[in-house]
Amino acid sequence: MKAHLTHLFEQALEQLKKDGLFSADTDVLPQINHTRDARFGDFACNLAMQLAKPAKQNPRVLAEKIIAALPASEHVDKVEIAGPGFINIFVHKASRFAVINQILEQKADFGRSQIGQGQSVQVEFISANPTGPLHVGHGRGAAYGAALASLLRSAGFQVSCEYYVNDAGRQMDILATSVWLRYLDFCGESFAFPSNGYQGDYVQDIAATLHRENAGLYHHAATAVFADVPADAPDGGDKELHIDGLIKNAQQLLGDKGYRAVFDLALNTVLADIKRDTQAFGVNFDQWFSERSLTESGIVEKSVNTLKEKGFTYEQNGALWFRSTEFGDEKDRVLVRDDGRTTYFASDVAYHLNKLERGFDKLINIWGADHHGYVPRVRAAMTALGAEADKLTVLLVQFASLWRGKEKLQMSTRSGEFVTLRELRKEVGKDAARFFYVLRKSEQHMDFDLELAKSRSNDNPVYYIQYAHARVSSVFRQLQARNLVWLHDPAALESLNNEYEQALLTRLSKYGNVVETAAKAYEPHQIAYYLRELANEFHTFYNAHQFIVEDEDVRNARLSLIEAVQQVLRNGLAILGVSAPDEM
RNA sequence: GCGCCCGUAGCUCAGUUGGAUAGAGUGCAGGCCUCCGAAGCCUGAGGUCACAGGUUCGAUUCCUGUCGGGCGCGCCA
Repeated sequence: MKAHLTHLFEQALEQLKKDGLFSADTDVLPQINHTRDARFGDFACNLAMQLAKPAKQNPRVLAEKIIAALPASEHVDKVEIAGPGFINIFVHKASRFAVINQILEQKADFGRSQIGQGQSVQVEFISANPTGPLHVGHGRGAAYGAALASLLRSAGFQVSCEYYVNDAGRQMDILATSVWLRYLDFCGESFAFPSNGYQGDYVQDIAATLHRENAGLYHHAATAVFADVPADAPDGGDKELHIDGLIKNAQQLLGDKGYRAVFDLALNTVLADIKRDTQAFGVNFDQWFSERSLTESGIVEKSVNTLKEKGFTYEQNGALWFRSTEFGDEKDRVLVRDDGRTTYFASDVAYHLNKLERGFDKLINIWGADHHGYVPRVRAAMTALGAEADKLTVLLVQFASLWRGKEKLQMSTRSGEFVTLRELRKEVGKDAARFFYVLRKSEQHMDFDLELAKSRSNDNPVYYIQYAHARVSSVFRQLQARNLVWLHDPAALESLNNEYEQALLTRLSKYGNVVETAAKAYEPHQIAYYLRELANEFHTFYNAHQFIVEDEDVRNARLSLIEAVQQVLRNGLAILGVSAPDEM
């Protein structure tokens, strides 16, 4: 409908240009918008106001000329000039009902759009280090990424979801060493656990498994383990040097094979847990991409060499640097450390190159806001390597600060002080958690109060929307109990006249547009707000009128309407990853 | 110090490439079940859109500055 109206105004505009009202190169395009108040009709066009200046005429006078030039249309009932020069369009009654037929025919496909034109998009999100279970801080990225992916699918993109597994690097070494030390505990060794080690219970669990399956295989005396290790922080030493010393000793005492066995057990256990967790959260990945595989296949080395050959690197203090400042970054970055190991950044350069080689038209990375300084250097490297950096979009998700009532909680995987995503899910449920996370726009800071989410979960807006869905199902159960049947009769829709029915028709007709604007802006929260409004209008209608009435035409028409409402609620909730129950 | 994000009702937040009288939830005050589910509906009070300039027919929206909050500025990941 919107496209149809836009076309009408384009024709009117062409006509006025021919009439010489203003020059032919005026590059104003007609904009048709849904009105927010029924008094202003169904759609409004502000063309007259936009043209007022180039045409040097009063917008209201101009509006009359535009209307005069407007071709006739079977869908348009009347047009009016209002306010400073808005042209309000009232759609013909029969055209307003058409949306119900569309919804009932297209069902789950209603609202799908083709703006994506089948382009392939990769969405990479969460990608938390596999050094511990996912916590509530990761939940926001998880819910946002998953909702964005299905939103883009609805908009006609081919979407692939990926989790980048940081299974190489120092953090993983710290985890492996932490597990091994707990294992030595089980072997009867006694020592102070490093302050910088991973302290969570899950580390103990992995160590217990290691001990159960390999009783004494990795046992070494504490004196050997702590030999030549610098003092820990509480004893006046440095916690980083302390843990690095322990890692080094672990690698030497266990040997390559033994160390790798401990390392892999820790990695695989944590990763398996993360996979179970995301799945239970309704978040599914097409690909789990290993950072280690990049190093092992030599792709990282290749990327670094390419940068070197192209002359974008230099050596300083024994390290190899990338001249990212030449590409807009604020300082140059290290690719290879003075000890010969490549940096995380080097892996990431290779990773993004690899993504493009896999043929995606568009790459979307969802990162925590703390990584924003990282964006320019990745783009810099892609540009330097001749890759199309503009295919990459980085969406930053602001932190959710976690509160328990008035107390702000710290979220540190290292200290073991965190609330896991699993705990949250068990407390408030998957649906409420998914909805709550995605209700805020991603770049907005967010306070997540556990007390509120847990103790008053019934007040969560998700139930309000699900309740509307369940109520429709309930009406149809009631219909059956009274031995009546619903027949969708397009002709009967004529009887939908009252303000409640008209409001719902208007709302339903906006759905496709909401999906498109939400997808273009990467803002799934727009769907959530739309659904709340739709549910609100449905509840209001429900309280004001009976659906199962004597008059057969009215009954069938109202049932067709609420069936359509339920379908749209279901489609929208599906995008957000929230279930649509038939009873609650 | 520099960079990014944010500042809208008591609280938590929407506000569609700038548009008509700035909206929800929650909290507060009151009303609605003999009637398809009251996890619902209706009414009311509640605002200097942080502040000051600028751009224009028109600014919560765009630009500049000030104030306030968050984050980043590693040979960590």
